[in-house]
Amino acid sequence: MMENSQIPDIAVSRLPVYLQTLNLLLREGTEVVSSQKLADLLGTTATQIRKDLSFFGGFGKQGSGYNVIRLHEALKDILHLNKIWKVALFGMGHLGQALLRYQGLARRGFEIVLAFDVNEAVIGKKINGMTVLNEAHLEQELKKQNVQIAILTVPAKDAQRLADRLVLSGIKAILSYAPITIKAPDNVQISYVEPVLQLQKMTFYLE
Amino acid sequence: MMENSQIPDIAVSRLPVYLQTLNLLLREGTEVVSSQKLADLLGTTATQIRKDLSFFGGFGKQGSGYNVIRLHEALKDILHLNKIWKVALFGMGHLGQALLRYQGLARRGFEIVLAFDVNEAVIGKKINGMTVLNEAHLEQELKKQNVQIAILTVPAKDAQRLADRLVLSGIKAILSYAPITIKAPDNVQISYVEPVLQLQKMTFYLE
DNA sequence: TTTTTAATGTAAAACCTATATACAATATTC
DNA sequence: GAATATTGTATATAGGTTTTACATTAAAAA
Repeated sequence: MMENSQIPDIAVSRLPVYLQTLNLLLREGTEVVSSQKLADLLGTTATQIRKDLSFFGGFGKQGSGYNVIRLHEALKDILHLNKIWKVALFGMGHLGQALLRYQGLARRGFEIVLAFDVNEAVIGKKINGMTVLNEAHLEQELKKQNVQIAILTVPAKDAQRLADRLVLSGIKAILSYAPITIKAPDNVQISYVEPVLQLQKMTFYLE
Repeated sequence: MMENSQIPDIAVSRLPVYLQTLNLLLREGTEVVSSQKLADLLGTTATQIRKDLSFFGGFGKQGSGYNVIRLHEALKDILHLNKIWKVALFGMGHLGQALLRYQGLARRGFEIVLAFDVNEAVIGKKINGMTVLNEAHLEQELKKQNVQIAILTVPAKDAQRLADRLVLSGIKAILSYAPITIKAPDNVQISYVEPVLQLQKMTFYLE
C-alpha cells in the first residue's frame, strides 16, 4: 500500500473502469473473478490490473482470484464512493437539463442538490422536481449545503469566472463541459467532458 | 514530419486542444501567438507544444511566433477537419435529444444526418427537424449515406451488439456514452464519454 | 546599418512512468 | 500428493515527457 501522492494518476483513472465491470459481474451474480477474466472483459492485461490494485493492497487469493463483492467494496472505499456526494449543476440548457434528468448520477452516488442558471426565463422553473436557482446567489446556497462538486454546462466565455467563484465557495472538484481550459488552485480537481475533441482526435486516424 | 504510426497518440490528442485555443484567438482577432503564450493559455509548456507540432512540420517563424490563421488551418488539415463529417446518432433518450439539439457539433464540422432508436414511441417523430428512424434498418441507411462516424447513447446492454452491426456497415469511428467497453477491430476508432468515471476519479483525491 | 532581443525547431540527455516479463508463493483441483 | 491456476511483486523494457542546449532566423532597437 502507498501514499496517495505516489500513486500514478493514470492508475487511479483506471479504478472506476474496474469498478464498472465489477458492478456488471455483481449484477450477474458472479462470485469470483481472475485478473485475466477481468482483463478480457476490459480489453486490457491481467498484469496491469494486478499492478494497479497492488498500489492499494492485496485483494485476491492465489489459485482462485478476486471475490467480486470484496473487490467491489474495496474499490468503492479507495475512491471514496461509500457516501453520497452532493453536486451543484450550472447551466440549464439542453445538456444541463439532460443531466438533471439522467438517473445514472444519483444511482452511482452523485446527487444533484442544486441547479443554477443566469437566464431569467428558466430561473424559478421546476425541472425534474428541482427548482432552478439564480446563479447570482450561488455562494450562500453552496455554503449552506456544503457542496464540494460542481458540473458546468455554461458557455465557454463564462466558465472561468464561474469557476473562480466556485473555488471561493468551497468547491473542490469541477467537471466541465465548456470547451475551454479552466485555471484553478492545485487542490481543486478539474476534469473535462469534451466529446468534440474526442471526435476530432479520431478523424486524424480516418481515411 | 513523420508517419502517422510513429506519432505518439497522446500528442495527437493534444492537437484538438491546441485547435480550440487557436479558435479562441482567431475570434479575438489575434494574428500571431508564441508557443509560450499558447502554453500559458493552456496550462502546459512551450516546449511541449513545439515538440508536438514538430511531428507534423514547422509552422512558426523565429522571432515572432505562429500566425494564428495559418496554424489553425494546418491543424485542421492534419486532423482531417477540412470537410464535413457525417454522423449517425443512436439512442433518442434525454442525452441523444440534447445532442441532436446541440449546435456545437455541426459548427465544428460534425453533421448528424441520421438519428435512430428502437422505441416505437419515438420512431417517426421529428426532433430538431430530424426524423427518428428505426434502428432495425440502420444498415441500408448508413450505407446509402456513407456515414463513417457513430455516436451511441444507448443502454450499456445494447452497445456491443449495436457496435458489431455498425462495424459491418462501414462505421470507422464510434463515440460511446454507454458505460461499457466496446470491442471492435483495430481499424475502428473507439472513444468513450464517461462523466461519471471522471467524477469517480476526482473523488479519490477529495477529503 | 548594426546590434540586440525574441522566438522557433531540433537534437540530445535525463528523467519519469507505464507496460511487459518472469517467477516465487500459495490456493485449488484432480 | 501432484498438477494447475492465480496472485503479488521484482525486474526489465519501452515509451513519453521534460530539460537543456543551441543554431537559426526574424523583429526591434540603437
